[in-house]
Amino acid sequence: MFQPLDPLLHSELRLAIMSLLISDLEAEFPYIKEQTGATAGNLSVQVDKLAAAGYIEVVKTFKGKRPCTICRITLKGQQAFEAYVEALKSYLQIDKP
Amino acid sequence: MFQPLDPLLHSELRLAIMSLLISDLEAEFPYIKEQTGATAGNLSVQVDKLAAAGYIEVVKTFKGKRPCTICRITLKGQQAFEAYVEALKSYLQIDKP
DNA sequence: ATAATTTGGTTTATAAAATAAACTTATTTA
DNA sequence: TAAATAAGTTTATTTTATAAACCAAATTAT
Repeated sequence: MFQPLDPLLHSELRLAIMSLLISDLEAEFPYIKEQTGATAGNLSVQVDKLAAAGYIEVVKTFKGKRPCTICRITLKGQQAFEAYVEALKSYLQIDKP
Repeated sequence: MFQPLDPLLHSELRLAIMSLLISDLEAEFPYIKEQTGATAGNLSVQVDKLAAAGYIEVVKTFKGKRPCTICRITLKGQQAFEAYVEALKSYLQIDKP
């Protein structure tokens, strides 16, 4: 009847992060922060969780002299996102008469 | 960019309850329990929250000699559910090329 | 030159939520 | 009449989400 929802993705902020990365494949921390409206602290925590699950990878480099944290979605992350969307449809009755 | 998600509906079990009631308009407690696979305790708590928000109304009657709790979705609940689905679409890129 | 501010985060603490375990009351069935 | 089942509720525990506080380096202002 109802498919279980991946608790890692069923979170407003983590879902927003993944949604951005599904489109853009990678993004810098401050950009994600701006697009999601999250606080840096919350974003940092949720990025860590997604990275720990292997849904994204985090690369720390520099942009000139400043630190620059880049988040990139993994194949596993893309698959998890798509599975989550499919599971959600069992709740939403999207495209049904 | 991302529309905020009603925290009352962004919960696996509460969403499942609402999803059932969107289709059927009303349902008995044990039926919802069976369809969602929830424990009675959890279901009781989540039903209370939906009722407190005015998304559903709970009518306690009897079926023969046994108590019978009926949950029915309200107009407010239907509207909230639809708004939630619309908001979710901003995260899911459903029906986009 | 150095003090104040901004950038780019992380760590820690708190508040809220989800969930199940334990309990209650009445009703069947053995 | 004792045991089991039905139908929930209440309470307790564990997770989670979130923000506040913090840190280091770089930039800007005085």
